[in-house]
Amino acid sequence: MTDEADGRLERLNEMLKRRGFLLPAFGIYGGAKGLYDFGPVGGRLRSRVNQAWLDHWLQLGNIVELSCPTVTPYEVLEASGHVGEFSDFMTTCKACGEASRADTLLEPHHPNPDALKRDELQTLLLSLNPECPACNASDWSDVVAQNLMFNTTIGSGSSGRAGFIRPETAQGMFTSFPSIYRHFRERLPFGAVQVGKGYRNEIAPRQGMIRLREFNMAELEYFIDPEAPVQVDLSPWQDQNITFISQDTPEFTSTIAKAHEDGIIHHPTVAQFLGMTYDFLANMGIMTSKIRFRQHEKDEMAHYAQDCWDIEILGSYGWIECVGVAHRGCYDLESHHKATGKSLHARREYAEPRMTTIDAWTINGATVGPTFKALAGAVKVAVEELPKDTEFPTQVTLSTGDVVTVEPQHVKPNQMVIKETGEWFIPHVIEPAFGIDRIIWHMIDHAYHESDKDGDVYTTMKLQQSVVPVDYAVFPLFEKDGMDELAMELHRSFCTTPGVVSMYDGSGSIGRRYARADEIGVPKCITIDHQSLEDRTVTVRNRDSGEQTRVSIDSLLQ
RNA sequence: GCGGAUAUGGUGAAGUGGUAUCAUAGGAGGUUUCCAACCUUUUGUCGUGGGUUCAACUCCCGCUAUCCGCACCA
Repeated sequence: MTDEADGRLERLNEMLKRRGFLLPAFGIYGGAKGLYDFGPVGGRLRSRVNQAWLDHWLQLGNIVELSCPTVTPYEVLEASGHVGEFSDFMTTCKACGEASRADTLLEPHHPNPDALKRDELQTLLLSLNPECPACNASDWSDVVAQNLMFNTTIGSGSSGRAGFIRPETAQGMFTSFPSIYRHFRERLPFGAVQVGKGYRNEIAPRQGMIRLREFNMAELEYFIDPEAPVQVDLSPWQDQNITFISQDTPEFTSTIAKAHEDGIIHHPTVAQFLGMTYDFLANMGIMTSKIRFRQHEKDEMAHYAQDCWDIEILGSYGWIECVGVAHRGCYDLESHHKATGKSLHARREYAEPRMTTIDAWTINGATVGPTFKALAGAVKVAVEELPKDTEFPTQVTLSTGDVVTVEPQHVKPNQMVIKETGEWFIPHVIEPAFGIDRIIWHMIDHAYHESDKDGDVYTTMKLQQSVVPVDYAVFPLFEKDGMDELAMELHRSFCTTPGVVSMYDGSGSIGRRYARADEIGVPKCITIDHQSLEDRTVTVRNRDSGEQTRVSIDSLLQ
């Protein structure tokens, strides 16, 4: 990689630490693997990206924002599949102490050990007793689940309840479905967004911000009726050429609208969300030529997904997955429904009520009950399946296997018309999930600009104006004669304007101050000089062009 | 997790069995200072725990962290 060859990545990382964008967390204790601080500059950048993300998706008009706990009961993540899917089953060689994955050890002896449960792995391990790859002994400890989620106990002592710190924000939104459904007056489609932290106890966090143990994520869960016709306007994305990698085709170029027409992107809403993701990334200053869409292979898909796309961004670490758009089907709501018995259904009204006419037999409870006792329920089911022309007495075989004789006094005609106006179903979910840290990394990576200045490297952070950590830097040319007071007055005025961040800097030569401001991407530097004291005009210097214009202070504050 | 390398002011580096040097950055002051100028002055460092030693930043071991491969993971 050329980045590494010329040291750009190294210089970038140094600058991020020095200027307070990103730094290893708890540094005075030696740091902690996979944990990062957004520093004095990065903190503001992060919150602006989060806000921009929320604003972007709230535009859909049928989205609510949620904030769910990070501490999550065990059962929730068991139902979601995370307890099973996020675990590796480990066993230790009693001879040499080497830990191995049980499924890996059994691979030569079983077609698909990855799919086995813990008990099955344990049994197989005992019976097959494979050799330790390290020392060739065959003496294994019990199989234990090593989970990628952080364990915790909710409550203390014996009354404590097992839990995890969430590995994603999604589950809280699924378990909140009834409340969201009510909020939207029971009309699909609608969605919930959440920006928050997720936690995964990664075995080997690497590559700076790319794989973290605590990370910022932003997810939208969009609930749809799988049978309702979808009207999506993909025309905004009919011109941008994008690189695709799909299941069957190697890399090719197309547009989102075309890829949907061609059946590569299956669901129109998935296509729409891919388009909106593309727009968001572009708004954040990600170079669109460094974005590509990759469809998951079928065997690569996570346990919940039906169709899944990665949006990858090219940066100093190569192509990195930064966003996933997954069609999760009904997997999540159905899992939680099964685990709790609570209704997570939505109702679909028929265009016309459906009438079902029943003209057959049913039981006479007053006689069937005393006669058949415990079998009465099964008798009812059997009798109602009999054709209308059945003559009694007759013999029927029950679902229990018993054969009973049904007498005329046990039955009566059953004639009724059932009117159904609609049906209940489990909504499907389409989920765009954003790794905010990875996106911020690439925003920084793409914005980081080096130029040559008298043989030295000059750094400019060309971040998008909408997300810059500092909007204005205010410099008095000299900190005397009242220039410092006027500068401070302007700085304070900026700071009292909602949403505006200003930085006062009176230290060092003016050129040095410009350089410091450029390095953290301040778009406008304002200098107060002698003339400012006369006529309240100041110099505004543009970050990217270096151009200076003279304007009045009052026009800046409007 | 395995293998290899590394850990010295905020940042980047040099160096030694007798408590350390340089650049840069930061603070104060000066300079009519508009693109990292200059002058004076000042602040601040041997990741962590243990061992060997009269003495350890230096040698040895553990831990933690970082980087590079592999593995894992999305």
